[in-house]
Amino acid sequence: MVEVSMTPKPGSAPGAALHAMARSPDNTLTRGQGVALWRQIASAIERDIGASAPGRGADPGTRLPTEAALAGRFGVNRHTVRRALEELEARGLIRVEQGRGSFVAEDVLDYPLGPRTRFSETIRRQNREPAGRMLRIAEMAAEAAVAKALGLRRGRGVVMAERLGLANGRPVVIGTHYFPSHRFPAMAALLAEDPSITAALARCGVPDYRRQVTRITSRMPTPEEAVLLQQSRARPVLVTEAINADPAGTPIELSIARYAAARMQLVVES
Amino acid sequence: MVEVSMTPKPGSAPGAALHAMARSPDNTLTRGQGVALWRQIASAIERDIGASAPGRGADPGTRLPTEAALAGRFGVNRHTVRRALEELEARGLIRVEQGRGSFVAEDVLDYPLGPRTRFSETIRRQNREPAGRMLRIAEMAAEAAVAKALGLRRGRGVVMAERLGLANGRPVVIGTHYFPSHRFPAMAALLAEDPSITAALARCGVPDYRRQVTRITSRMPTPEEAVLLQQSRARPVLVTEAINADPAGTPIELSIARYAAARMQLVVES
DNA sequence: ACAAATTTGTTCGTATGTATG
DNA sequence: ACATACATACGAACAAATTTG
Repeated sequence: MVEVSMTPKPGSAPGAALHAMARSPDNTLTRGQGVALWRQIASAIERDIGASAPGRGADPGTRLPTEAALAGRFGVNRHTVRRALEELEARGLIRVEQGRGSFVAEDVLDYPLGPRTRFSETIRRQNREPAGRMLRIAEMAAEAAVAKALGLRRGRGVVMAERLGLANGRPVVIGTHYFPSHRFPAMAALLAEDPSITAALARCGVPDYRRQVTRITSRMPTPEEAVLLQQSRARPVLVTEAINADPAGTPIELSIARYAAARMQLVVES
Repeated sequence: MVEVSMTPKPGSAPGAALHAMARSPDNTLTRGQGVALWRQIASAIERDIGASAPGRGADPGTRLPTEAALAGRFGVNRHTVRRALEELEARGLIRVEQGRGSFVAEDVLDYPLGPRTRFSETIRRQNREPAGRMLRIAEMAAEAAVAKALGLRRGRGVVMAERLGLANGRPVVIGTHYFPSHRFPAMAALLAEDPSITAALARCGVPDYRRQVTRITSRMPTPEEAVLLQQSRARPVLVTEAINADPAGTPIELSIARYAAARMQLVVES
């Protein structure tokens, strides 16, 4: 078996690849036997990253050796390696980035934008382990935009909670949530105990709520967001702004979520 | 009235601002009368960019003078100008980019993702004039991803049409559409005449169709996309992948659209 | 702000083997 | 046998993007 010797990539940090010392090329390739070299190379790399069921195999984001290194190891021209990588990229197994390298493709999770989508359920349904880490909780006066979304007068108190959502330990979303203080005076304390929004709302007498309208945009992450999401500052975040309402239709929450676009895609069923 | 003397910004080109010659500061500001200088400055700039009804006022994307120039003109410190700009940015009137300057905010159009959303109708409903420019039409063998989406065997023929969508003459979206050739043999010819997809489908015996599922992601634009959308390569595009089906539920079109995230936001009503 | 190093992307040119007519 | 087309493979040089110092 051909060892591709990949190094895990923490976040987007480059992390120097462990280049094996220059040595005689692998002779696992058969030349002139009817199977193109690039096909054999593609198969060898595919075996090494072990792409099969989602969540199995090499860690997504792991960096492959450089094209030059692979060419040396297999004893072929860089073009031949590139042809193999091209194939793997077309099949969605890897992602190639100019100036950075090639990486094992992230397995992209779907986030359905239905009226009753809940983060934890969604992640679990895709066989990942959901987790949440509360970043900060504060009580503050509502800015104009927040007040308008929640139907409050500007300056009324709101509870703001910022939470990092993870799937299998990998950060996928930062959510900022605003609740009207006058209706949920205990919200800050509840969320400090248990980061689950659904649970906190239930304990405040709102066992059910609906997502009313969601606005979707995209922008570059702030430095802080890039760190929290463990992603490159050169890749965008998907931003959703949603209003959740109780069964009576009264807005109870404004949530602004920023998704790592490489790890999460939004899905709308019509 | 304070003249802010802005220069239009073609696309994302930096475009040096027309700096007015240093001269005595405006004396339109009243000091020590209970209204903070930055508020007066913010109001003055707001008047000049004429933010009111959407689509009115200064051209979106127009560049404001540099902070230093504004400070000189108003006879205040740069910090004071920054406080004013901060306020305007928070209110969505301008956009400040580190190292580039400040710009009149684009008026963001909403694109509702309903089952029957049509581009032209959507744009018209927001009081803009829709237009479309066909970029290219080709017939080709379906790649794996396209074939799968349309429920075809790989390699079957598909008609591919790429179209630029504009609102008030400003590009907002690039759409790539795939149709199965065997069902719509005349599609290429029809679209060459009239770029309207809805019209072409109607003439092929499909007067109605529904968007089934939409997947939403985000990424950086290719150089070509940045040129077509007249946006900076440093700003992301929103990408939607949607499957449209006839009333019987048979997939008839795969469409991949890339929106200029600064000019268009997607809206989902639940 | 700038320069250097690293890495992928593109475009030349050349050569070989295989299938086709 | 010959010409042609096509995919494969190698080599060199340069362009473009990213990261690092």
